[in-house]
Amino acid sequence: MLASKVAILLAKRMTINQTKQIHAAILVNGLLDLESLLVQQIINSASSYSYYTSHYIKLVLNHVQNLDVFSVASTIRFYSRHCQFREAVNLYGKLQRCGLSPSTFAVSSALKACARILYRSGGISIHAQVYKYGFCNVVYVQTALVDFYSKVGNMDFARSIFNEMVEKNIVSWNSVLGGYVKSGDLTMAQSVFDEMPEKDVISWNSMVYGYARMGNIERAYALFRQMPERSSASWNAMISGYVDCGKIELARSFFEAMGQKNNVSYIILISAYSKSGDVESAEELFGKLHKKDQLVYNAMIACYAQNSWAKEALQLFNAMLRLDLQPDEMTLASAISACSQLGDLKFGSWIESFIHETGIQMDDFLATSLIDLYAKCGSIDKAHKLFHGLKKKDLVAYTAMILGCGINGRAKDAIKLFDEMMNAEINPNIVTITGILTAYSHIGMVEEAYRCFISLQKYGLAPSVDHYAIVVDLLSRAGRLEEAHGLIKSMSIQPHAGVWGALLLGCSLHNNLELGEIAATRCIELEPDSSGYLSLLANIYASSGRWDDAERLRKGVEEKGYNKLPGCSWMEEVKA
DNA sequence: TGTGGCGCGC
Repeated sequence: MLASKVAILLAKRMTINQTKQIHAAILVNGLLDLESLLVQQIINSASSYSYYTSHYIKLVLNHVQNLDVFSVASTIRFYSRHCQFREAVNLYGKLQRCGLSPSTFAVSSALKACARILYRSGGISIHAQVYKYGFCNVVYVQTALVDFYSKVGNMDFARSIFNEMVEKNIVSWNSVLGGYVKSGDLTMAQSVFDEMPEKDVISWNSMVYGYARMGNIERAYALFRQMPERSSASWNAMISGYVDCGKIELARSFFEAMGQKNNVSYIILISAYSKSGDVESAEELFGKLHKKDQLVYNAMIACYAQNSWAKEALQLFNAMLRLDLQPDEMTLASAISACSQLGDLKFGSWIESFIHETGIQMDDFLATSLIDLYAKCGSIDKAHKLFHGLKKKDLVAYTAMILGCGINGRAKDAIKLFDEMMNAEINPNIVTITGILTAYSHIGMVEEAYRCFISLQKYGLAPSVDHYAIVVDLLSRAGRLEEAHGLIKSMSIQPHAGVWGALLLGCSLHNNLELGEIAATRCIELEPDSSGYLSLLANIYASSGRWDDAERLRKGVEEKGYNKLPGCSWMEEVKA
């Protein structure tokens, strides 16, 4: 009775709720052989991927007592199609743990997922199983392997599997071609392209993309014009090519000229505008796009976060959650960066618990954004713990940690990390230097800071105005006012008020009237609206007994209105 | 074919 009812329902497209009820009935009545049908029905009825569907699929799979290869394989493909590659790989692992033999279908889907997330060891172990189960001569599996090794950059393996294939299809040809393009070997790519028995739009796109990416935009454009047919990807290859060689205006012209723009076209331009600091243009494009997917949101949230529009980043992140769009590691890395910029530990911690709840993979990017958040909000121990858990400590991770130690007064730890980084042969960048200078500054290690500053050129770095400001601040506080003044005079770039302000502060601390007057004059020239500099100079006059001058300046301050903002902290209170 | 983490202290 129930079985026939289920069969009727299964023939139709069901809502998730109907599916839930049927599953309950199946379990109550012990009709386990219907479960497999049900799982496939869920997959078919879930037309889109949302937090809700993914959650429900997991729930059903966990309760399925009679798991079969068919259901699992179609679920793996479902995940792959909706870009949930980690889920796909995890499910393949589960299939094995259940003692089931994979099908060729499951193997090729899982390999595709490994290729997309560059999960090297996962793909290699699936390769081993290909031998074990005797799938070596299955074209789909061989092609998936060629694609996997091409995508992870192992062209020797990709080529040898490709050469062994008795029967090659156009996908296998395109996979090796794409691999050579990706590794930048345009000579090999061109020879594969010339050798191909037939070419499709994907083959042409790879070549256009390859030449564009290598900066040979003329050759890319020549091929683009020669193409027998063009897809959106052909246009996008040209757009990203122009972006890569810094010709954003030309990229925009191609974008405007293309007929059917897709989300990728928008993402390429949004991230290009983001990198050039043009948030308004990125916003304008984002607003024009009607059907926005997760990745478009990621690009726009990242754009806000990278350009210090932290509030806007979090607003958009919230909007994304309200629309039931699943955030991934990339979304969260940007959102946490925005929290860190605002000192919003509360929301940042909420995101961290969200990561643990939803089982999102904590990768090094995400961990680094959390390190930065915790370090800035005073939880340096938490930051340390995350830092030690990183799979690979890179420049950005070291820099975040060095800065964190620096602002928390742990200068010695910062210096230790800096040495460790140098030993690992990771070259510092401008940001790292800011961090280490801040650390030195906090414990008044003037000589070391100065030496570090002087040795900037060793790393091929040019000191920024801000670096000068830190060093001038350091020298001035230590009373080395003449040296500080000399350093400013030697600058090849224009000092800003922050640089002269640092000297002025030092002069006020050490009662140096002569240099104080020079510094104050410069500050007032550069920032006439700020009254703080006048107050500092007034203090110097007062300390030198020049009461009339001090009084004159104080009156000036009163007339201007007191612009100095009261001191405040961006940090949320941290409960001990 | 696309998206992510690090910038003094006033």
